[in-house]
Amino acid sequence: MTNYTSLLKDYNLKVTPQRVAIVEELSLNGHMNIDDLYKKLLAKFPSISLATIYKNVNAMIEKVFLSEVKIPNTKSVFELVKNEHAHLVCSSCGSIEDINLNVQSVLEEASQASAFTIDSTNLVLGGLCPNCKK
Amino acid sequence: MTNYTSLLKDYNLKVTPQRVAIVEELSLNGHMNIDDLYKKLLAKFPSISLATIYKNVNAMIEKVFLSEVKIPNTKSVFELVKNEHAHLVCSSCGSIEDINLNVQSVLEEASQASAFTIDSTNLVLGGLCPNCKK
DNA sequence: ACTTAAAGGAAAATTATTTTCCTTTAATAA
DNA sequence: TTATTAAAGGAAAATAATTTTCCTTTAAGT
Repeated sequence: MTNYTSLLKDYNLKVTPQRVAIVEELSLNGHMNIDDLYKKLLAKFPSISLATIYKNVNAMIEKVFLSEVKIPNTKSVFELVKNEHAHLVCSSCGSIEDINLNVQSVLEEASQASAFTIDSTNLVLGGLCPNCKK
Repeated sequence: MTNYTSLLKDYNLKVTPQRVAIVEELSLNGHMNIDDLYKKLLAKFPSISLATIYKNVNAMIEKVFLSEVKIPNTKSVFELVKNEHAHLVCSSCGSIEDINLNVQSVLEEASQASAFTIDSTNLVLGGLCPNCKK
């Protein structure tokens, strides 16, 4: 059982029940968009405001505690920051999974082929999840 | 010199001066967001409406003639559809370049490591362009 | 040239996000 | 503990982004 209170403190974020709930939901569900979060939190805090969700998500992104994942044809989702990883997205049901992949060879190829100095990789793979394949 | 008129016809898009201009600008500039396009087209069509930009971009996406590129921390840009390729994005000046990379090994690794059937790859590499390195 | 379905433009409507302003609360020091 | 205060929450307003409506204009095909 993770202690979200001290986790928030580590990131210099004041600990409020709303924030703890946001972190709980994200660690439970992995990837959520603003609306997912709002709906989940409404259940716990009937008078929570959408602005609170936005303000907190932005504050947590600022502290590099959350990150936004942009996915083709979908609303952005947010996740707790972890080691760099790629995402698998099901084009049928929209489910999202993390996946660790070795992209070293691709980065090397890119460094050779271009004059850019590359320092971040953003990889989203689309396809069908096992469930949607039937 | 490409003939944008027949290109639009190929995609079953009625040929209008506004549409031709959108395609011209995109082939000239590679990647543009809605505002870039609006500003460029305003110069040629002083009374063009933003709604015309949106409607046309959406129509062209529908016909799979344009595609939207989602980039971390930036507004989406649009490009003419071409063979699958990755993008290099400069975190300093925002410039965007296409790059062809062989991602075969990564796709194989992903297929082995997950139960997804993968059919699309979306790769955005961030870093510094040669200019911004000074 | 004539007809018509589709596109353009202006404005309104909708949706998404941020800001404001006042109230409440977490952090902390007495 | 209680008192202080800076920050967070919530409601509503403001702003931004995108889509829709509705009427006029125009491209495409007789």
